[in-house]
Amino acid sequence: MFVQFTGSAYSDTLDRSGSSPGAIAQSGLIETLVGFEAIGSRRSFARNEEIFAEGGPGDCWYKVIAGTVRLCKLLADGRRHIAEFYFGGDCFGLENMPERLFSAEAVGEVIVMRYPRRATERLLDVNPSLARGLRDMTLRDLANAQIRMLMLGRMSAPERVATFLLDMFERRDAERALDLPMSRNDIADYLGLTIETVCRVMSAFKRSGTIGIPSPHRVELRDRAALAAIGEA
Amino acid sequence: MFVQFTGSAYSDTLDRSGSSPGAIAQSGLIETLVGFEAIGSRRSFARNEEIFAEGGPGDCWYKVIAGTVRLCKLLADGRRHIAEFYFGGDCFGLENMPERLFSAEAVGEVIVMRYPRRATERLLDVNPSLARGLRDMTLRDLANAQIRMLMLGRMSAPERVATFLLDMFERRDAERALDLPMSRNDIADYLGLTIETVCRVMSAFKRSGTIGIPSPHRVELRDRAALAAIGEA
DNA sequence: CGCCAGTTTGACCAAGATCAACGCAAGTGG
DNA sequence: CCACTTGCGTTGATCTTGGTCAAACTGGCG
Repeated sequence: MFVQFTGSAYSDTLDRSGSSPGAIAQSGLIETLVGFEAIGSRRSFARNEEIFAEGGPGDCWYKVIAGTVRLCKLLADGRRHIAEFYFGGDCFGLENMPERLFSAEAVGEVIVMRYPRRATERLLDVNPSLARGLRDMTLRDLANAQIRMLMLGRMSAPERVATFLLDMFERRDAERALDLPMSRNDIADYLGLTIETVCRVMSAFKRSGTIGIPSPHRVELRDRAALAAIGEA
Repeated sequence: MFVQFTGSAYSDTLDRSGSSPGAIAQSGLIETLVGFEAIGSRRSFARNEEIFAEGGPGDCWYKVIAGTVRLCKLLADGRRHIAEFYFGGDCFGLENMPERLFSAEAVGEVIVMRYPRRATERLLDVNPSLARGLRDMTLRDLANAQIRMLMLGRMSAPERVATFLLDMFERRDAERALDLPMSRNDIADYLGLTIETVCRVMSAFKRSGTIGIPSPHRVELRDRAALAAIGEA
């Protein structure tokens, strides 16, 4: 499943025949959000700092300016799940209105814009095209979530990791080499695997020449076709 | 024949106070959609009939009048994933604009209203409160999808089944006894399990007195607290 | 009555989790 | 500058959950 990245130049080293299901929602359409500039305020967060907490009021939403954000939930017994990562340009935090179901945390240093919901509503009521832009973004988020459910429910560990890597290459707009801002633990919690399994699968990919791993947070794409073949299940 | 038929619109007599994570997105807010009545057309489908196909044009959306719909995707090797079930009052098919990522099928006999997207857009541009209603519905869908990802990524088989049953009781607005319109296979593909595992877990619940299963499509809730304890993980 | 589709149960197997070391680079304090 | 710690990442050895394969059961219907 490969994700189409609407937002930028990089159009096509890749076959994006419409059959590719997973559009990443958060990106793209950023232009339409320019109308919000006036009501936002800039904030920055340190590594692992909480941007908003589970159960807190959902009275604003965010756009990532720089850095990486994870949306996650901790279960009582310590199991953790990461619902999504957000990179520069992505919007997050508009998913649940009354009370937050997930918390958002800074993976590394992060800068975001913060938009109050109240003012947003006013803008939307007055400006239907802005409303449409935001709605389309949410719909894409939803489509993406459904693709991820497919992955979590039906794909094997190598399929998940391959899909994840390709998705990251595309979303980060990387051609040959990519750096993964998140830890192996974050990846595991995103893919519904353990950290050991993620390591083992990545080592296996490396051994087979599909990817290179010069350092833990750096991945080189050596054989895209092979990775795609594994990932598309 | 034999297929049960969810009968009429029991809409939302239920308090969906947002805090309950199982609350289904699609329901509720139906009232706000009354503005669409004029542009919709009624359709009915037989058991297992396709309502729309994966890859087809996403030029309309639907509301379930009666029966149950499954939104699903078939992988090349035969694995299947069900993204969501929709019951009376739920809306579906607005998730992806350009091309459908999933197909929708009738679980039993189904009656739906079908709304063309074009006309919908016009209505929304003119009527911000309608737009807001639709958007909130989508946002709730999204929140629900994130909860389901958590389930698929991090919960054990008994936890999934328990969560599923409680969710069904809530969505179908059932107190003590529930009838499950979908097959064990559908449930398995919804929960990311095999049919055998679903059977075994349900049998175990039955043996422990948590639920009763007078017939395969009928479930009685005997010990809600026990089920909730298993399900909340 | 016997077939058929769906369900249930059992025996076995394998993917991935768990448990346990070990490696390694970046601090930190003597 | 060098022990020592600390936080990740990697690898290996087992164990468990849930998948696979196979067979029996059920109710509806020709």
